[in-house]
Amino acid sequence: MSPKPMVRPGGRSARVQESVHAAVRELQAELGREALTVPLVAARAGVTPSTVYRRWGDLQELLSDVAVEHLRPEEPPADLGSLRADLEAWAEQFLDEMASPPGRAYIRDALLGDPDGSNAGQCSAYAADQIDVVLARAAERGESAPDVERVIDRVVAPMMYRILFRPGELDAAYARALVEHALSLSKP
Amino acid sequence: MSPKPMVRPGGRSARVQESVHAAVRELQAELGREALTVPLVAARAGVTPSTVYRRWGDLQELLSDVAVEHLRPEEPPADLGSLRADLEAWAEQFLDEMASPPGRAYIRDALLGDPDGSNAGQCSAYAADQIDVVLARAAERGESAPDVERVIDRVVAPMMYRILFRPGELDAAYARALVEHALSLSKP
DNA sequence: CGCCTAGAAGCAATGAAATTGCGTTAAGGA
DNA sequence: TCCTTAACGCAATTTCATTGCTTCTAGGCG
Repeated sequence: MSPKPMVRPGGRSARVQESVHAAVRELQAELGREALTVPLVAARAGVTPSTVYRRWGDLQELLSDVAVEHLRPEEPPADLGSLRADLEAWAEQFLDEMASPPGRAYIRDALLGDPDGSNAGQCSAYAADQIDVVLARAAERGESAPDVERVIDRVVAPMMYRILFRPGELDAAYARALVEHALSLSKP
Repeated sequence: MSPKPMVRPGGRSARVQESVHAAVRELQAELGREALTVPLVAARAGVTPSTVYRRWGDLQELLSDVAVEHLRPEEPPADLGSLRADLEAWAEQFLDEMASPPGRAYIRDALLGDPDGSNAGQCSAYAADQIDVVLARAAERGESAPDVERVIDRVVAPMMYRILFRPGELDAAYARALVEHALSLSKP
């Protein structure tokens, strides 16, 4: 009845995992992402390189894992009283975080060491969950609200496309315009 | 920035560049992207590894350059007689190519080895150029047509977002629906 | 409560790749 | 044609990635 643990959840394994993740975060802050290597991270974490290779395969997968943690939202979106206000605030914050140099770096890392796309999917799921909260709140208020998929197509996707493919001017006004559009015709 | 534009345009340098690019293409086809290394590519190209390192910095930047070449459209979009038909056909083909495993691999490579984002910007410019042709043709016909930026936000960005972050079902019907929406409210 | 088993980490050797100094070649301009 | 200098080749060195084998320990069982 106990599920056989594919990864041992507690004890030394957990300690090693946390230690390695912490080492990555520290070294990223100190030396930058370019300077990271597996032996370096392992030394900082107090483990041997082979442990890292066996558990994560290579440096990129490890960085991808850590990046996804950085990309996880820390709080539910604020409740400002209306769907439009909530969505605008969320979109502005999202754009702000994701378009920043560290945000862009995390997105790239998350996409990079991700053979099966599960980490990228996780990132998308984070955004979808946040939007879900906003939309559910709107529904409770009795506001008519669009579909989550629609908000992703019309708000999240354009922002992310520009972040990734069009390094340049991206401001809160753009985010607000996207939200406006997403809400303007949400009743087909 | 990739050192491509400022290298000596003719003679040996050009020959080396072409030779290295060809080697990457061949080895990608023969062994897959995972198996590529700088010494391997250099050997196939008939140059020394140091040449590759000095010119491209590392393997990812080289792969990024080659990937952008793969992503360049080979023909102008077909003229099917109407804006809607043209855009639908273009979007379907775009989705088809980009969502395929090799297409996804090229997109990833183009994004990854791209410190300043110039290669990613080039990819976006390719799509924008193609859309521009379609829209200009529509204008000549007297059709009312949306803005290029609008088409990118509403057609290209959603497709690309799903390709990158949501590995899963993506079909021509989805592309058509996006085109429909982009055109439905674009007649000011 | 202590044994058993298997998964996880450590150690160490090996092969390959990244990196760099230095000499040589040839592209582009005077 | 000559001259300057970017670009290339060669080779040595350092570092990294990879893997067989050993040791340790978490979790289950008698």
